Amino acid sequence: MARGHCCDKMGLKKGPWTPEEDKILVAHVQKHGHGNWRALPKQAGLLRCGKSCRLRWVNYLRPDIKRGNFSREEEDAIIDLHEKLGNRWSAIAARLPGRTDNEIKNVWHTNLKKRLKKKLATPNSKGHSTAAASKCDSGSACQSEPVNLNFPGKISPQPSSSEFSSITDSPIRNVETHINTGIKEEQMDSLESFPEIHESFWSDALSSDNSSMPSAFHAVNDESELQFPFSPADALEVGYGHSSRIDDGMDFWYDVFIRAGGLQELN
DNA sequence: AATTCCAACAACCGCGACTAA
DNA sequence: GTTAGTCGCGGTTGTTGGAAT
Repeated sequence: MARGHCCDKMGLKKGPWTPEEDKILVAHVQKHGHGNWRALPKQAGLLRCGKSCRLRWVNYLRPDIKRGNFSREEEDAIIDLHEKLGNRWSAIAARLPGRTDNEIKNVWHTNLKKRLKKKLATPNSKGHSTAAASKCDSGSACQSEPVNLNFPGKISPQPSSSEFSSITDSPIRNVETHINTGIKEEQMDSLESFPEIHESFWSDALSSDNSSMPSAFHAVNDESELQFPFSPADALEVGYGHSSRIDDGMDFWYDVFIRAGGLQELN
């Protein structure tokens, strides 16, 4: 059947999302859910197509998304799973808690494909293929269980800088962003001591009964009119995701973070 | 200092699957 | 069974910052 793309409608915005749009979308989904993506933008007052809203939510704004670089374990898991599942990114993502198919796909195309190629080119290297195959052959539930990455059910803190091969790969890159927006370097060091966020955090935060919300969420909620389900730590961590490329975004998230009490609250 | 190249990642696009009328 | 609307997935593109020249 012939049909135009949903975004073809005149007046609908395309391209990068602004912090204001994010705020509207998060607030709307938090309040009403996302039963109908098609109708959502109109209800929420967004000049976006439903598809764009869905993508933004699924790939970026969803509260259970894990931010930060991929750990070695995660990368190995992706390689293994890709070998078993092929380019079924959503299936791979389902086995990597907190990671999106889009993110995994990007990592695959930019890093892992090259790494695997290099590995296979090395004569003495034991490829993942053999190891993965033997794991499955041994009868373990390799296809059905989520990969155990040592941080199940919680939003992980940023990995330690030792896990990154270079400054470019490291979250430290993003520290510069925060320096630019006013956070001092020594304060950034304290981010290593992010409090652990329990499994119940997001379900509590998103539930209609706000009285059960963790205090961190109240801190955000009380200090401003924002309706974000973010703790101070996550407000900052989400800020990482925006990166220095979206300066307005950084200012916005920094504002959320400061309103939530800043780094003092984290220690 | 200017230009080019490259890596990273957010977002778009088109298609197939699913579902309700 | 057919049609139209919607969703979700995978491929691809566009933009950006940093490194290299």
